[in-house]
Amino acid sequence: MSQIKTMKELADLAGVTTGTVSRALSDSPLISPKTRERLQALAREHGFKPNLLARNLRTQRTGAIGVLIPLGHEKGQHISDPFFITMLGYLADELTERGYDLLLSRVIPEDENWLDQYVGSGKIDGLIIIGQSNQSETLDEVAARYRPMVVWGGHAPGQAHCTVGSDNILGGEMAAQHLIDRGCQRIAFFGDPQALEIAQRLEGCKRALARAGLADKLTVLPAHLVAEAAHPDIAGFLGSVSERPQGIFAASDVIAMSALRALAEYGLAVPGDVKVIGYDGLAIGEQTVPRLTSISQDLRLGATTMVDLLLRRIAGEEAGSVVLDPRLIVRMSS
Amino acid sequence: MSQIKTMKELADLAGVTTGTVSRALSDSPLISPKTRERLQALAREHGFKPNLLARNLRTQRTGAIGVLIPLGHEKGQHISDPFFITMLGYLADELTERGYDLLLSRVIPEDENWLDQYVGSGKIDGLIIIGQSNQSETLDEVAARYRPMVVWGGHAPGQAHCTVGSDNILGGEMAAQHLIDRGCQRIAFFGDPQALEIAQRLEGCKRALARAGLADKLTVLPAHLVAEAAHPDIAGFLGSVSERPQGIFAASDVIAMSALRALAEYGLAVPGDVKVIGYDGLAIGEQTVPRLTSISQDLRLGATTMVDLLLRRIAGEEAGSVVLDPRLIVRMSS
DNA sequence: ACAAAAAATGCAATCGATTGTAAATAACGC
DNA sequence: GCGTTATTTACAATCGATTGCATTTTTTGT
Repeated sequence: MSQIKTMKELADLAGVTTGTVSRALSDSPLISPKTRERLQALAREHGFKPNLLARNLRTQRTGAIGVLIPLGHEKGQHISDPFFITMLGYLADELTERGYDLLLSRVIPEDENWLDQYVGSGKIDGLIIIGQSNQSETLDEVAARYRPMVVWGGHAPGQAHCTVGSDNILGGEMAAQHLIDRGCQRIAFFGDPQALEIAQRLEGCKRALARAGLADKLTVLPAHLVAEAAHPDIAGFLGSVSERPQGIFAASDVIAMSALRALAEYGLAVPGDVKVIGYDGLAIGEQTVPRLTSISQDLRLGATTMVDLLLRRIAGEEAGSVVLDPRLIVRMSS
Repeated sequence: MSQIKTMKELADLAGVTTGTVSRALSDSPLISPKTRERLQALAREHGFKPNLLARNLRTQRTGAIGVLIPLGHEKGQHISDPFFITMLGYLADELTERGYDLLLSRVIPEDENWLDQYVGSGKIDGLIIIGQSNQSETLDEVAARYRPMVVWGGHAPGQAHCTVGSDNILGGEMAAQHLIDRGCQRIAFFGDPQALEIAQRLEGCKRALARAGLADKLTVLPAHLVAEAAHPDIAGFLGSVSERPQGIFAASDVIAMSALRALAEYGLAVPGDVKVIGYDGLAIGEQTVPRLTSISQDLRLGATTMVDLLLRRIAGEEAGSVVLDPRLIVRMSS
């Protein structure tokens, strides 16, 4: 049984033309049931799979979605960051379910047009970008001429690119309120507000504190996003601070995990001495000791929404940004 | 400045043919430096990017490597599993550095030829498969006719497909020996030996115990690989066992994390009451409380090696399986 | 200044499919 | 049995680039 590689070979074998084969395999009504059966059986028998490149070239759609992770402002951040990979997993699930492949690239936005390498390369039908990093202007610029693009991240007024993300202000407010409800007065915020999303979480935090009359009890530590880098930040903070915070609001679960570890090293009990709340609601929060209270972003819904919007945009429809509801997940650390 | 989409348009604009443009853009020596400069400048000015699909169709190489995660025997396992995503991150790093894209698909091997969908689709130059799951025969069968394929997993005699993985028997031996060195006598092994890799780790574990005359002190709990499923397994075990083990050898770090959590819930101190060692050496082991001792597989090297072998196979060279050395990482849990 | 060699460019086939249209075959009524 | 519709199938253009070969242009030697 020779390996049939091209449609031409199959066509010759069956004594028809490639056109007939093509239609037969795609269940076209223009082909008689008899020959359709025959050709499909023949194709199966010889293990023939049409070349997708050629098909895509002809049909002008690739069936693949590009997923980019720009590693801009935070050096050392890996694709293997728990947040990225969680999101990536959901996106992969969602896209493969809808028949799309996922073309993954990690980019370090060095030269101006790092995005143009993907846009209009013909390899992808659309682009999902996880995190704005510090590239908001570039994204806005590209969004003006390339429609099928959706970005995970914060939504700000006047922003040109389509985003999906949670309501970070509300989420920040909920986190801080939860700590207040648990009796915390002195609260520390761990996270670098350079990033839009984190700035919004801090903003919400401040609002809750102000409402409770605790505005002056807040300390902000601009900790790194990467676990390895965050730990020394936090350990240094805990070692040097005069009045220990009663509650810690970490701007991400990864930072929160570093905080848990640092607290354990200082012999501080969680939630006894210090209460900790994270942000993201990642699955690893279930595996920490103690299990981590967090503001969940429902990344699965986020991924679904991004894919939805993207496909709508690919289809030519208009589709604007979506802001998702954050949700408080109370576990054992608060 | 109209958007130039095809080489033809550029060629017309410049008053040459597409052939000339093609050569000019690919720095062919057949083109005069003058026109090369001119055409390249023109291309840059109009933001022209050649359609990669067409190029790939012609050159018969795609510049993309498929990465498959077969989710066979373990239902509910996600791409977001820490092991997968760690490996995926390294692979992405390695492949993008070598100029390849990464086409990710999660597959549930249902029908016989789940692999054929990718093999010879023309979309990828090669295939990396993370984990054999329970599909060893299928992999062997495909390996016989499709060369550019490398699998992460265990290597067994007579195996037809090319694998990269650590020496699981040795690793298992090291883990058990470490527990013995730490004074453990009653040892529990958490992991389901249905999977080849895990069976090998158990085998090594048994050897070490036999050498120490502790062969009868081993308990095997076939815990699930997925964290959520592993936890009840382990909690049930700890609750029901008559003589508590002094050492736990978890067949993966994910299982080990579930064990740490279950132990904490039972009020057992680690490493005071029970010592725990994992397998994989994942980064999250740094973030557990206490930090997790583990057998490291050096997944970065594994990814590099897989990519190496794969590219050699794509180039038509022969390249056999590679077995990597496991390494003991002593942290705080043992 | 002219023939021969060298360099640069144009021409056209090719990769492997899809699809509109033309041609061939089958079915049908009277 | 013959003309007329319906069905099927074949033909050929097309997607956008690459590349061997033919052709034109330039350079070189004498």
